[in-house]
Amino acid sequence: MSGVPVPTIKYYLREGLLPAGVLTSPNQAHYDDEHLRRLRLVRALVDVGGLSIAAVREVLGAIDTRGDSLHNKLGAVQEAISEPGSVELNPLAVEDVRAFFERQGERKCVDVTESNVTHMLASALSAARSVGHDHFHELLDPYLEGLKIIAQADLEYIARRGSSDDVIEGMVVGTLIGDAVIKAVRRLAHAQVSRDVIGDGSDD
Amino acid sequence: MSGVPVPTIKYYLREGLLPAGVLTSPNQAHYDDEHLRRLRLVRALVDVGGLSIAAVREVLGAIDTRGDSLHNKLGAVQEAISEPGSVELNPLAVEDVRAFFERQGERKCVDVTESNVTHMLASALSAARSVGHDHFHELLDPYLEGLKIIAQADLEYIARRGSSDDVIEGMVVGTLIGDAVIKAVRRLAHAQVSRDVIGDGSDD
DNA sequence: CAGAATGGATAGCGGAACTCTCCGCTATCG
DNA sequence: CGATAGCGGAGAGTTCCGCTATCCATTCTG
Repeated sequence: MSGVPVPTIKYYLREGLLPAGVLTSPNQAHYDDEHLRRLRLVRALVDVGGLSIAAVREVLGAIDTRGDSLHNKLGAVQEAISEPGSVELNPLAVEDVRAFFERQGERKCVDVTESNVTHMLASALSAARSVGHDHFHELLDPYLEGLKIIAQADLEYIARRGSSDDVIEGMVVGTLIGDAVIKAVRRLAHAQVSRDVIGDGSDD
Repeated sequence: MSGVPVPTIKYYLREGLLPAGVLTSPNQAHYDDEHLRRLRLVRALVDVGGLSIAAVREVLGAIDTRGDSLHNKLGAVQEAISEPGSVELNPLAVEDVRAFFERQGERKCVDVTESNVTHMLASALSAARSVGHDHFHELLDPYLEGLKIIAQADLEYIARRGSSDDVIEGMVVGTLIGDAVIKAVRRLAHAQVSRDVIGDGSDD
C-alpha cells in the first residue's frame, strides 16, 4: 500500500520506527491506518527532511511522549530535527551570532553550543568566514525580516490543526517540508533575479 | 594550514576536486593560496551544503567552465547544488506547482521534471500530501513573499563582488550557507513564536 | 646522516541504510 | 485438497560513501 519494500518495513519495525502489528496468528499480523500513516511520516522525514534513522527515532519519541508541556515537546522535536553542524566554530562567527541576538533583544544565548539551532547558525557563519565571506552576517537581519513573514504563515498553518499531537506532528512536517520548499522557492527567486538583472542572452 | 588531514587532501586530489600542485621535484609539489582557497570551498560545500563529492565536482566544473554566459553558468551551478528529491511525484502536487507558476506569471515550467529545482518543489509538496497535509501548497505564496525580501538581500550581497568568477563562487557559497542560515533562523523564529503564543510555562 | 615527510597509487575501514536468506507456518487459488 | 506464494521474525550480508592506512622511492629537516 505504501510502496515501500517489505524488507524495508521489516527493518523499520526492528529499528523501532514502527510499532509491531497486532498478531492474529503466529505469522500473521494486522496493520491499520495508523501504521500506514506512521510509515509515510517516516519516509517523509527520511526522504524530504534527510534525517537519519536515529534522528527519526528521536523525533517519533518526542511526538509520542506524553506528559510534557507543548512548548517543551516542540523544543525537543526541534533539537531532534536540527543537525548541529560539523564546522569548527570561529570566535568571530560566534560573536556575530551574539550580536544578532542582542539586536533582537534576546537575553538568552550566552552559549552558542547550548542548542543545535544556534550551533548550526554559528557553524554556517564560521564556514562563510573560512571561505572569505566576512560580511555574510550582515544578511542576518534581512533574512530575519523575510523569515518573520514565513514564520507567521507557518503559525497560522499550524494553528488550524486539531489536537496537541497534531500540532507537534504538523510542526515536524511543516518545518522539514517547509525547509525543502523554501530552498526550492529561493532558488527559483534567484533564477528569476538572474534572468531579470543579468539577462539570459549574450553579455557576460 | 587548512586543518584538513593530509590523506583527505590526497583523496580530494585523486577525485579531481583540487588541482595538482606544481612539481618542484619528483616527490615535492608547491601549493599556493588558490589551492588553499579551493580546499576551503570544498570543505564548505561538503560540511555546510551537505553536498556529495560528486556534486562538489560538478559545481567546481561549472565554476571553472569558461566561455559560457553568466546566466547559463549560474543555471548549471544551481542544478548542481540542488538535489532532485527522491519522492514519487503526486499529480496533485505537480498541479500545485503549475498553479503557483501561473499565479506568478511564469510562462515556463510545462514540465516539472525539467529542472532539479522544480522537481524538488514538487517532491516536497508530494511528501506533504502523502502525510495528509493537503493544504501545504497554500503556504507557497507567503513563502515567496518572504523569500523575495531574502533574494533581494542576496542579490545586493552578490553584487558587491568583483569578477564574474567571484560572482559564481559567491552564488554557490551564498546559496548553500544561506540555506543553512535560513534554516537556523527560521527555527529560532518558530521557537520565539512558540514562547510568545503558547507560553513556556504550565498549560498544554 | 638519521628520521620524518612527500607525491602517488592501491587497498582497506567504518558507518549507514537497506536487502537477503532462512525458518516454520499460513493464506489463497483452482 | 494440494500447490504455491507470502508472512513474521532475526541474523548476516551487501552496497555505497567518505575517508584512512600502507607502501614505495625520493627528498627535505635537524
